[in-house]
Parts: sequence; structure tokens; C-alpha cells
Amino acid sequence: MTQATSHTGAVKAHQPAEPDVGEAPEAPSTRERILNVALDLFTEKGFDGASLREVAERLGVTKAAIYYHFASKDDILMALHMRLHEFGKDALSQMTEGPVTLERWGKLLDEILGQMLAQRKLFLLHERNQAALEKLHREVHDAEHEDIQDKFHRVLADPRVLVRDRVRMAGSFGAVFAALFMSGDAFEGTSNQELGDLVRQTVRDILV
Amino acid sequence: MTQATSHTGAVKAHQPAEPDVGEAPEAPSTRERILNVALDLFTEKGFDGASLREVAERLGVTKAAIYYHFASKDDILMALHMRLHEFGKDALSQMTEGPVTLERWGKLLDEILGQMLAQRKLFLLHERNQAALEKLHREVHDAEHEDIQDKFHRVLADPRVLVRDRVRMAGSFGAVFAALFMSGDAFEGTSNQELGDLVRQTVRDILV
DNA sequence: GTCTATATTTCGATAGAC
DNA sequence: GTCTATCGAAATATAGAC
Repeated sequence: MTQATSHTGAVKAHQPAEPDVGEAPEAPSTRERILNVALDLFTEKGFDGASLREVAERLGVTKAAIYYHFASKDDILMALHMRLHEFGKDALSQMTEGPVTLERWGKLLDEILGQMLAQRKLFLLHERNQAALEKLHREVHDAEHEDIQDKFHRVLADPRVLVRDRVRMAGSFGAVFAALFMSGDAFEGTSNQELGDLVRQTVRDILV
Repeated sequence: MTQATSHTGAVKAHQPAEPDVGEAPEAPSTRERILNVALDLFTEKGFDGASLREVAERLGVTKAAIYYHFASKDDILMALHMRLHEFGKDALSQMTEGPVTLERWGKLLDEILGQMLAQRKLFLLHERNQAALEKLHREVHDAEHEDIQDKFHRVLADPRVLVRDRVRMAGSFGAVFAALFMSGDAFEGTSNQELGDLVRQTVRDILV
């Protein structure tokens, strides 16, 4: 086997020789180019609907080349999952203990909104491939690897918080989510700045 | 070929001999039992992740038996899609013309909320199999068969309505959706009545 | 690192007996 | 209406040359 095992994505195993010091926005490595194409394709056609042959073709290489960089198709999905996890871990650590009040939730959501705007594609991938991701999650069960969605559900199920407030917490998240990911291209002509502001105002009206 | 072609579901082709007059809640036909199992399985594991072998096994029959009732796996998905469409067509016809104001949207969403509570499973199936459904939709392109999601997007893209209001329309829908479908079993202990009321109040705060 | 094969598996779908 | 048996296609994954 080759080095095609780590799905961290953050810690590049031992790629060619990318100078760590360079400041130029160096061309993405093949590994990253694979991930970028996979991200698009898995989102467009779904994880199961998109074949590695298609990924390879759109990239101009062969399937075998992909298998040099990744151990399996699942490994590619996992690497993309970890990409999102990188961004989410800050906000995640904040809901680690104590009941989450409406106010805390509001601040949290504000952070998440920013990340969602910046990482739209990754969130969309997750929304549209929940089944595949759950299966993957079941198979590895990464021990202490606490998932974003898990924590989200746990907060919403916390009996120390009024149901009324928890429904509003869920609702405010849904409001953000729908505006960004369930509206097709209805707000394509709206800038991220304006869209973000409008959504934030909506959230405030929910959480008071 | 057998009668396994119609994916209307509403108009049963020519099943055994179910007396149309009977008042007893007669046992579901095999066709419907297949649909029910498929609904569960397609939602749990995704349309692509669930095989017909699994559907057959859980039902206690063989694959071939399924093919007597349905022309293809896609046909089963289409039949489930039509089930939802049946419920949605009333609300659908209401957003057929003229700009949708916040007030109209509020009334519309109120109806939809009721249907969502009653048809939870069907909505969840659609949420988790968007890719497969889009592919199916592309292949048949049922002419005038206007899809729910299409109309939803069109309303949100209507330039005659303020962006601010459209974001709130999208957001209010998302609030409903998240409370019912993205919260895991956080509100499992809450009755549909109470949950519905709490959600309605949240929606009102968004739409003012 | 990328290529040309090819192995392996799984699934959707069909034929034909009962 | 349901069964057994099988076909054909497509996809993941591997072996080994360059």
C-alpha cells in the first residue's frame, strides 16, 4: 500500500516537496485537486451517484491515480468530512458544557453563520449526503470524535432548557440553513454581506 | 410486462379485488406494503444505499415479487414521490400567481406545517434523497408536472418581492423544517400539538 | 505518480416454472 | 403472485509495468 490512508487532510502526509515557507498561493496538490472535484461531484450527483471514473475523468487522470492518494472512495468522503470538522471545532467546543441559553445560542449561531457563508460547498455536501455520512460514521466510530450533528442534537434535547426555547434554537438554525442552502439560487444576486445581515436580523427576531 | 408501470399510487391499476365499498380498514395491499418498507429503508440508508434485496427480505418475499408490482427501482421512488405530491398539490395551487406577500406566505406555511406533521416520513425521504430525486426528475421531465420544490424556489426568487421579505419567507420555512426534521429525536417527547404551536409562534415572530 | 489491464462484488432486471 | 436461477452492467479496488 502507498501513503493513501490518512484522511486528516489537515496534516498532509508526505506530499512531493511543497515548500512550507513559500508565500505564493502555490498550485493545489493533486490530493487537494481530487478533493475539490469530489466535493463538486458528490454534491451534484450524490456520493453514490458519482463514480470515481467520473472524478478521474473530470480531473484528467485515471481511477488508479486516485487510489494512489486515497485508500478508498469512503476515504475521500471522510477527508471532506474532516475539512468541515476543522472549521466547526471552535464553535463545537463552546457548547461543551452547561445548558445552552437563548443568548449563548445566538452568539454561537452568529459564528456558525459566518463559517457557513465561507464554506457553503462543504455544508451543502453534508446536507445532501447524510445517509452516506452516517454509514461511514457507523463503520469507523472514531471513538472520541464527537460529531457536529451529534452535539447539535444533544443541545436540542437538553431537558434543562425549556422546550419553547429549544424549538426556537432549532428554528433559528433552520432559518439560517434554509436561506443559505434550501433556496436554490434565489439569493444568488444578493451579496454575502447583505444576505448575512438579513438572516441575522431574522434570527434575532426568533431569539428575541 | 405486467401491470407494473403506473406510479400514480392514487389510482390503483387493477389490484386483486379490494371491495371499494368496504368500511373495514382492510389490510394494506402488497403494493402498499412494498412502498411502506421502501419508504423506511430509502430514508434510513438512502435510495442508493438500500438494495431491493433488503426491501424484499424485510418484507419476506423475493426481489422478483417486487418486480411484479413495480417496473423498476426508480418506479418505486417515483410512486413515493407522487404520494407526497398528492398532499402538496392543494397548497401548491395557491402560490400559482401574483407575488406572494408575507401574509399569504404565513397562511400557506400554516397549511404546510399541518401536512408535514402528518406526513413526516415522506418529507424526510425527500430531504435525504434529493440527488436521486433530481436525477429521476431529469429523466422523466413529466411535462406540466410542476414540482413542489421548483415552485418554492420560484417564489423565493420573485423580484417583485423585497429581498428582505423573501429571506424571511425562506427562514420561516427553515424554522419549521428544522424543528421537525433536523432535530433528531430531541422533540420526541413533545406532542404534535405542542410542537406545532411552538413552531407556529416562532414563524409568527419571523413574519410579524 | 500515473498508466493499462483485470479481478471481484453487488445490484438491477429478466425468463420461465409453479 | 411468488418463486428459482441467471444475465449483464457498472462500480470499487488491485496488480504490476513504466
